[in-house]
Amino acid sequence: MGRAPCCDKANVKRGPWSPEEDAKLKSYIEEHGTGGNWIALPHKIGLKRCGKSCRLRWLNYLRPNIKHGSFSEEEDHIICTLYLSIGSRWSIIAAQLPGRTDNDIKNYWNTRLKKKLMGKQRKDHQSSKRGGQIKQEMKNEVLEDLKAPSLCMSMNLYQSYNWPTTEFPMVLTNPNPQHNHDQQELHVKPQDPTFEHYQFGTTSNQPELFNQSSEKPIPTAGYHPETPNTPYLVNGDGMMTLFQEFNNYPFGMNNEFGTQLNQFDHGLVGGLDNLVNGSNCTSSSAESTSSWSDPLTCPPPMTYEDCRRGLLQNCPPHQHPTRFQ
DNA sequence: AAGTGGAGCAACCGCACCATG
DNA sequence: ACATGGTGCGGTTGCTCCACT
Repeated sequence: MGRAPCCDKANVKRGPWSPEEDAKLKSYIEEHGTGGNWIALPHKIGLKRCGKSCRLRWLNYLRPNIKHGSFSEEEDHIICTLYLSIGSRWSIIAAQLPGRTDNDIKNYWNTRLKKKLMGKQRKDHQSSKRGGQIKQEMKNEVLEDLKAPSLCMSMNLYQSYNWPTTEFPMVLTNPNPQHNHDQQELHVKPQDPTFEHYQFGTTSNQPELFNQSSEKPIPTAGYHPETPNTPYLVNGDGMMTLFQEFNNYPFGMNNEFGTQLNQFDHGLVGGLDNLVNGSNCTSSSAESTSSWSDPLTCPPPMTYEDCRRGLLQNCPPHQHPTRFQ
């Protein structure tokens, strides 16, 4: 049995709000507040609206200090950066943009920014046939973003912190069957001073968020000293995302930009795939089904189990890594 | 001028979470 | 521990406007 509807849909008005309804709702809330009960609010005011509808109207439109109109370049950048790191958590993204609502940002993303990025990808797709210079530039942009305080901070918000205390090896196997002997080993040691760490929270300009995260500062992004072209990210679950350039491999992918994303988490990686590779690794679209050697498509995603198998093959039994939870 | 299609955006829907009894 | 109701959220829908033919 489903739950009871929040209001009698037959007797509530739907659709666009009239100026009179807006004025009623606004003046009542400004004078009395919401009373902590949106459902009861329309009855008190004499509005034939659903409580949820009132809430939405207030939050998205009538509330003071709501910013309408076009988004600035800076706001664009913040939205893109956060979207790449945390995905479609619009309310969280909105919290970083004073005066903007989650609905606004969601619409803006869906109608403008997504297309803007896709347009950029298409240009890249074309230019990659001429050497992929723009892709390299995009990669650099993305990697710069990975260092950005806003990104680090935002990622920190959504992770829990169960970080291993001792060094562990991460062995990555090329999932392409033709090259599955190619492995790259990465030793990860939390707070190893030889790592170039970017710690969550340390550059946050949001005190309350900083406090939330500062109890357990952990390394979250960096570059392995022996593979400086291989930046990595690790989330609070101890899961690693490694951005492994094809040109680290010996099988002729120089001058192509691709990423081997070891994906144990969603959001960030998917976002980067979309941005950098111009297709979605997780989709089954025709664009994304060709072989890994095609620089315009993603490699097959490496699962946690894939990676774990790689680890088990290469670790002494007593050092078998476990999932850090 | 009329028809058509796409873009932009406000609003709705349904689910998940949380507080409370 | 469970049921219930309120709230928050992300995804989707549908309306309006505008450019193009």
